Amino acid sequence: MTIVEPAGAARKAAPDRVTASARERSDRIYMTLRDRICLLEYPPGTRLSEEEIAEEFAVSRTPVRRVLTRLESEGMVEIMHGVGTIVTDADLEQLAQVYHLRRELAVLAGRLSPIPRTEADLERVRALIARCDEISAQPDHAEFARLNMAFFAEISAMTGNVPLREISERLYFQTSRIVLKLLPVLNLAEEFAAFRDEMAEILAAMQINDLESVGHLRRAHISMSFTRMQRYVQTHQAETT
Amino acid sequence: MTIVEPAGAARKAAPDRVTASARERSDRIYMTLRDRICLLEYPPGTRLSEEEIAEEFAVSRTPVRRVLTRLESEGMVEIMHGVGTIVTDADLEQLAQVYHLRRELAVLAGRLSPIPRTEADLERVRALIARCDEISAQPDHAEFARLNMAFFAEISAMTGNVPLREISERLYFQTSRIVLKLLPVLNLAEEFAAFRDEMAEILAAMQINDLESVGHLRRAHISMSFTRMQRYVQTHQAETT
DNA sequence: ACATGAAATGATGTGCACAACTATTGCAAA
DNA sequence: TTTGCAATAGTTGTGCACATCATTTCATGT
Repeated sequence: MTIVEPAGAARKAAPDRVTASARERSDRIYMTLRDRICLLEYPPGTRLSEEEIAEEFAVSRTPVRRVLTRLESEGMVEIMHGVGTIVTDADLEQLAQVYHLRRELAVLAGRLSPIPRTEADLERVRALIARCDEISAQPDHAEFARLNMAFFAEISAMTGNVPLREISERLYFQTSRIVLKLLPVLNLAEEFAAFRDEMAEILAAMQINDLESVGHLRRAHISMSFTRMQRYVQTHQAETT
Repeated sequence: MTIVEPAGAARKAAPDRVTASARERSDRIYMTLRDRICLLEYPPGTRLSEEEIAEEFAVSRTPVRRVLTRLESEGMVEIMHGVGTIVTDADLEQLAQVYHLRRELAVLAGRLSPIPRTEADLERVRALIARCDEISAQPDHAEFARLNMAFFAEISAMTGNVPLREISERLYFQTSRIVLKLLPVLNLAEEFAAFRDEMAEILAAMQINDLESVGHLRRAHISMSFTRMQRYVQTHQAETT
């Protein structure tokens, strides 16, 4: 346990080789699994086999275990000795807590040193709205999930406060799949319309660089989204009872 | 990748055996190292040797690596291949971002379903204030750190919103050691006095169960703490220039 | 037929040997 | 003396065999 001098900015910055480093491989496996969980390719309750994943990525169980441990610390899976690694689910109570928090964090993101939008940023959001209009004729779960995630990435890029951005992303990745799973086919069109409106409203605020208003608009839409979800769950529970 | 039925509440709840399970051992090593980092026993820049830690806890490098990976994902250390695992430091800019965020999260904690205090809770806080008065005659870095952490635990226990509590704890553990390191001996007495005032004021709000006011008091004190820190850093930089 | 428990099965956890990587050190050449 | 480079020491990363744990299965006694 010796003290070392701070390395400073003398970091080597030449990752242009072909063979990926250990960290890059690990990050890649991590993001791949995370996206699969978020996009419901691995729905809640799925058991992830360390050996299968190791085989798919052509590595041994050791680096896979590192990734799964990371996913567990972020609440995406639960590792149980002798049982398996299970994609976690969430009940309405947990979901409510995360939503109440995300609601307020959206406002904070608009207040704590937000990053002004460039024309290129706005153009990407317009493209997302256009894409939403294209596919609204034949709604699709997976495509909705992808669009939603892409729009979230645009919003996230506005958050100048680094720890706040990381926290918001964590909470989003943790709950987006639960919402997706709860969306019945009946309400998908309604959700598409609501999502389209949200993007249009927020784009209007972004165009005049009123980033605090972006936060409040987001707060409103997160709130309404959860209200609709509660309504569905209660209806669904009434049916099964 | 098969779907398994949710296990429900059929979890076995008999951890009264002598031999600690794998998870318990892992958590114990984690908390031990985390506290050492927070209390400056491992100051920023310290290189943690996997082998030494493995030897100390009588395990192999494998479970130690799991703990270090977790500490890295929480921003406490940085693992570098072929170099070592280094306790991270933070500059004033990073610290400012975390403080601005913690300031607002303190207010949120008072608004999002806070947990009312019992007489036993209040008594523990009174004991902390008494202990603070006892040792204020001969201020000590380590004791200040311990008291501060104990008080934070009391505040944290008031946060009913689980994800918010976990986030707040993360941010606290991530930055408390930086603050501690920046505290020069000259200002220690001043910090002791300010900390004592903060606890007394918050206790008053707790006694009448005005938890929203607790949040605002915390916000004010976090803000003032950072302002004093900035003042010190600027003075110190002026000296060395 | 049913309850019971021991064995088998398949999952994650651990230990160890070795590979990959970085920083240092020493030596040789300009 | 300085510069470049190669050998070296010491660290984290990986692969594999085995230990540990939880579940399932099936045989056995009541």
